[in-house]
Amino acid sequence: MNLKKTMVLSNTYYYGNHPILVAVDNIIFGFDTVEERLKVLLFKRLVEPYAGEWSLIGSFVQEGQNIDDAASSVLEELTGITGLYLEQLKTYGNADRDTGERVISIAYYSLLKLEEDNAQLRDQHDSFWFDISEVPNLVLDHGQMVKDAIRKLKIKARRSPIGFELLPEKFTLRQFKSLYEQIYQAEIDDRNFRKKILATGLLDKLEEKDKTTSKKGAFLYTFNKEKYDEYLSRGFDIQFH
Amino acid sequence: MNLKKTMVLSNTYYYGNHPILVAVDNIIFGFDTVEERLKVLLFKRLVEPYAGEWSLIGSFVQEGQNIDDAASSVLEELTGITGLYLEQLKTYGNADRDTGERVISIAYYSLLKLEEDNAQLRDQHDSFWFDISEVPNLVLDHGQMVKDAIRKLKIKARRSPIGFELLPEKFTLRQFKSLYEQIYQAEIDDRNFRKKILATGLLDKLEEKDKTTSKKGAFLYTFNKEKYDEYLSRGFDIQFH
DNA sequence: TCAAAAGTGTTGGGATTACACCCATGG
DNA sequence: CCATGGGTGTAATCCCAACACTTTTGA
Repeated sequence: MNLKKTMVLSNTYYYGNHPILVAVDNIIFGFDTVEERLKVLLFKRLVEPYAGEWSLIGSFVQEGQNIDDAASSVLEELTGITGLYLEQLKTYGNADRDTGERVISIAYYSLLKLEEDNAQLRDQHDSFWFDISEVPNLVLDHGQMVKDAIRKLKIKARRSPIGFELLPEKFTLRQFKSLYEQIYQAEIDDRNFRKKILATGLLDKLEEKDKTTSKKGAFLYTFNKEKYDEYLSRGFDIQFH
Repeated sequence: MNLKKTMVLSNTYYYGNHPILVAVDNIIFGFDTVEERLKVLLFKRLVEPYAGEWSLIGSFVQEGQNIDDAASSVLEELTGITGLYLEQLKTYGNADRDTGERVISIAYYSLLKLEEDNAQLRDQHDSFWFDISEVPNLVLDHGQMVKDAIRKLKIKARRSPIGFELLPEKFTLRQFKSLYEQIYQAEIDDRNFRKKILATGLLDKLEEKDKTTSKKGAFLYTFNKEKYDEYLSRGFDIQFH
């Protein structure tokens, strides 16, 4: 393309260019507090091409629709919950990435708390929560998107107290620690983890205990919303091992 | 103008969706080793809407063109140099972000060495290198793009030995330090900086001295390409104050 | 001879790691 | 009463920040 020529066509600046289908795709992460595993939600694709194969969920960006709204609509329709954590990841736009038509896809990732609604999602949508270490082959470049999202989540977890979005209201330190172990794919020393996390002041200890995993019972904690917001704005840096 | 008319969609999955104009915009950073300032290259917009105002440079993504190639084409035509550092930043897609027509823009940022070709670029393209602390009002959401790019550059500088892309072949430690000071917008202790940077092994000391800024003269350094590549793949983490 | 930038080391404090044993309790 | 997971503290090390003076030389 010749830049100067385009610039001269001042009245027809937009004219003659090639409009393209734009989609959003969503990498949905959830932490299963029972299995203590970080999961990603994948879908059996119902349409050709690639019907029957696993894929991310997405939609086309509609006329007059903000791209962020396109991504959050998908998520809200799926979960029935508004205000979930959602962040843009990256845009994938190789000319041949979709073999059916040219489509540019803006990938987002989102974090949600996995509690009982897990089964409900699955029934409604031919979907399944895969352990992030066991992601199957995905259609198109969705496998790359998931890889990129996991890498971004690692970075994010270090610089932002992200557990809030992935853990239920009340949780044990064991669950919190295994969330970090899942994200970093590494073991963390128990004593050092407790020390560092409690020192941040992010967690409030409750009176209650969870007795599902031990006879002694483990104290439940909850996030201190004020501290959390403070860290979100002031910045945060936590690292293990 | 009815954009839909221009698309012929062969498959029902894609049919009925709304194709959109897609652009790339480029935030071009350069480090001026004489002024010791980090700069961003902006352009006087020649077309309506907003003719005469400052803007980023960009282009529309063409039929069959990869988005990364669209971004690098712009940069190559502008500079005449291939293989410059170029990375995707973020996609901006509010429905009303461009008042002329709906356009989704994928922003990229790039780093280049500012040497003598500076003046040449300016003549050709109504462009000007602005200090990053003195960016004027920009058209559309380009101001936000520049802000986001600067934030990303800060993060990038910490985790990647990025100076390679912004400094000339030979440079003094003073220049290197002021590059970091410009990126972080903070003063850095001279002795600690030297210690830390030299300890990485990234720099090779040359015999030559640069005498333009002092009577004593400052030794010139050059990047050790092997170490640089090693850090790029293995990861890097440097922080000051 | 002096102004202006280049260059150079040490020390104290804080943070991080590594590491092992007692506690509580339900079955 | 014992097996299982919950919970706790300290010492050694490393890394980082703070800090001031000497050198060189052109004008």
